[in-house]
Amino acid sequence: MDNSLDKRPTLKTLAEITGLGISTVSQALRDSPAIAEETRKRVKLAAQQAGYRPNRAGVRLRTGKTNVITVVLNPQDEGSGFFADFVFGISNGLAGTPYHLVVTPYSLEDPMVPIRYIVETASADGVIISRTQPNDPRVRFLLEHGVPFASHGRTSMGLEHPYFDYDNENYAYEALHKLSAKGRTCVALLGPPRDLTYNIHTNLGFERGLRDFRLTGFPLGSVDAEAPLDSIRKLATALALQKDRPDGFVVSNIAAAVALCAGMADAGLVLGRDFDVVSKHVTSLVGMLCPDIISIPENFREAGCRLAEILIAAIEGETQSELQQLAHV
Amino acid sequence: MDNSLDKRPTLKTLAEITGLGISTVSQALRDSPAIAEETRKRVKLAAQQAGYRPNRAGVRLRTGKTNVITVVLNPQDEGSGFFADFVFGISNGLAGTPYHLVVTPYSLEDPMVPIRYIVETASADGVIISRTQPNDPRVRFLLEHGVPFASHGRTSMGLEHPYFDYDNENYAYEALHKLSAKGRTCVALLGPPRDLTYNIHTNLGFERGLRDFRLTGFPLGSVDAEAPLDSIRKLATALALQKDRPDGFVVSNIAAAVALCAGMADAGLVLGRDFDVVSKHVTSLVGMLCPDIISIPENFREAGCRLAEILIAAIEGETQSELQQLAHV
DNA sequence: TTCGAGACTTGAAACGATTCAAGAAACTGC
DNA sequence: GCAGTTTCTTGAATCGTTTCAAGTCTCGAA
Repeated sequence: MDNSLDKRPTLKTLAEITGLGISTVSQALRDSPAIAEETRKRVKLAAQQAGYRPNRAGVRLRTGKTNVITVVLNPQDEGSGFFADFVFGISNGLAGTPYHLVVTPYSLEDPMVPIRYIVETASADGVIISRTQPNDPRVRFLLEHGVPFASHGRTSMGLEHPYFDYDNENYAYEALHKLSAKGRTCVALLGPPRDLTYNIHTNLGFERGLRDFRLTGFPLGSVDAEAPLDSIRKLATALALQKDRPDGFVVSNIAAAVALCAGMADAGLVLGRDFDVVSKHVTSLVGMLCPDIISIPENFREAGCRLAEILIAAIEGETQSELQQLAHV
Repeated sequence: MDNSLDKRPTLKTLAEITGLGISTVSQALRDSPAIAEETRKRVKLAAQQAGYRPNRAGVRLRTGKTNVITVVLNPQDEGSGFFADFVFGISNGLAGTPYHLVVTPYSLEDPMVPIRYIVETASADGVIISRTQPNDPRVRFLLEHGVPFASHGRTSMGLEHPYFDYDNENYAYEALHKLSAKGRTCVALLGPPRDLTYNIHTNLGFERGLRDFRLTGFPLGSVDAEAPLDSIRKLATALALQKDRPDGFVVSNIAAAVALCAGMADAGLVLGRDFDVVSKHVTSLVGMLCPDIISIPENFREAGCRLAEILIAAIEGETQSELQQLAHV
């Protein structure tokens, strides 16, 4: 089996090599001021040459520090492009740090299950959550138990916590700006699910845009951009046949935007001529098929990366100053 | 901070509760036959009531067992739908087991870096790799060091190891079958990158299909289905204008298929009338835009799930019997 | 010369689990 | 009644790390 390296070096190994005591070596490696400069150098050199890497289990057992960041999976993210980009981003933000990234499965019954598990077993130094709700029990729980975390999206509970968010208010506003510039007058919002905080922000921006650009809002009822694609498509077709149909759409999700376009096309309407659609995060693939969707980019990869950075800062005791960030649109 | 649970229970806690020794408790929990039946029950009950969960760091330090499965990220997977589904699948396969899933970042310079890291630091009980090559140094290295792993895709090094693979030979063959049934006669393969094993399988199936269905093969040169989408699109347009252009395409990747269709459309050709395209894994989104792409599904989620199961079996010392699986197409 | 104060270094005790040799108790057979 | 098993339980050692109290030196001041 292991032929190249007889055994992984430990502090004891280094102590033998250098002729020092184990605790000296330990402190030297962590730059304790109690250790003489020259000794520190000697130890570090030896560590380097021996290819020493601290045993995570040892550190974790002794200090409780896991060097693990956990990201909690959401069932709704399956299939969406969100998750892959997000994880790549987090992984990027963690590069060069000692943190490992573990992916925790969701629980279909109760989204608190993974959170409780993490807290109870102290299995991570920090947690990243997404799909944040205005009054989010996960946030409350993590705050209560003093477990560092960062959320993708904000809450409105009057509690301060680290987050990174896309400026969805501005997104909706800018979307209307673009539609208005295209001469559209009657606009509809196919926004985020009601239970997520960014639904509120999106609505705010939409309302403000309606006023500022003097547009008519067309209510879509209770559908949201995460509804099944074919239901969105059918809705669009039905809309298209209506007399006072909207001629502009703001959509929070590219898949929904595509379904919407398909539904309108089913009724014979042409994108860019009869109506316009603004969506977020148009991948090159969709851009190829529906080049006329107006897009305002949202970078999930950046979100993941920032969240990782923010979370690490929080773990290391940073004050709240830079721990709340809003992506400018 | 921690108000609800004063302290996490440990073996010592359980020992005090039951009035037994620590080692008795330890063995009882692991069903050692040396412990009396009645004692075992008593200990387990106490453990349950106290909400005992073994401390992972303790176990890991003592036994070397990490209870971690690592999946290695591939830079090429970014943006593709593959990764999200794959991870959801793995996560699913790990549900109910004590294994955690950690995602290891890739290294742009050298794909061996993460592998060596895992082996050197013994940071996982098992590894899942994808994008397997015929002669894959990762496979060799992991085998040499006796680290359990499972690969998504096969190798051709004459070495046995656990894998799960999609039957790409059959895929290409069936694709030609469908094209032939549509009356297509001149077909081209936009297959996987040359360096991946499944390129070989795909080619085999394609060649066999050409013979069996008496089709003419149209060579596409060195482009593959992971080439930049716009280059594929341009290629398609150029092809469309050629006199003896192919009228059927087998594509290994949905994004490439879409780009191909777009390029043909640019030249005025109509999918389903002037040519047909077979692709894998058509999401409902693409199906909505290009309903006429012929699809043969590939389930990445299942792949992840199976790989997790296979890997766990391998870790637990299963013989090679059921550790090599091929998804039937 | 002696004492105290730095300046370094180190042994021992944790952290929570498993394992092994050995102890205690009960039971066997003669 | 006693040696010899068998059955069950347990203390101690160990994994690799950090931390704390205590140790050794050296040096300067009195």
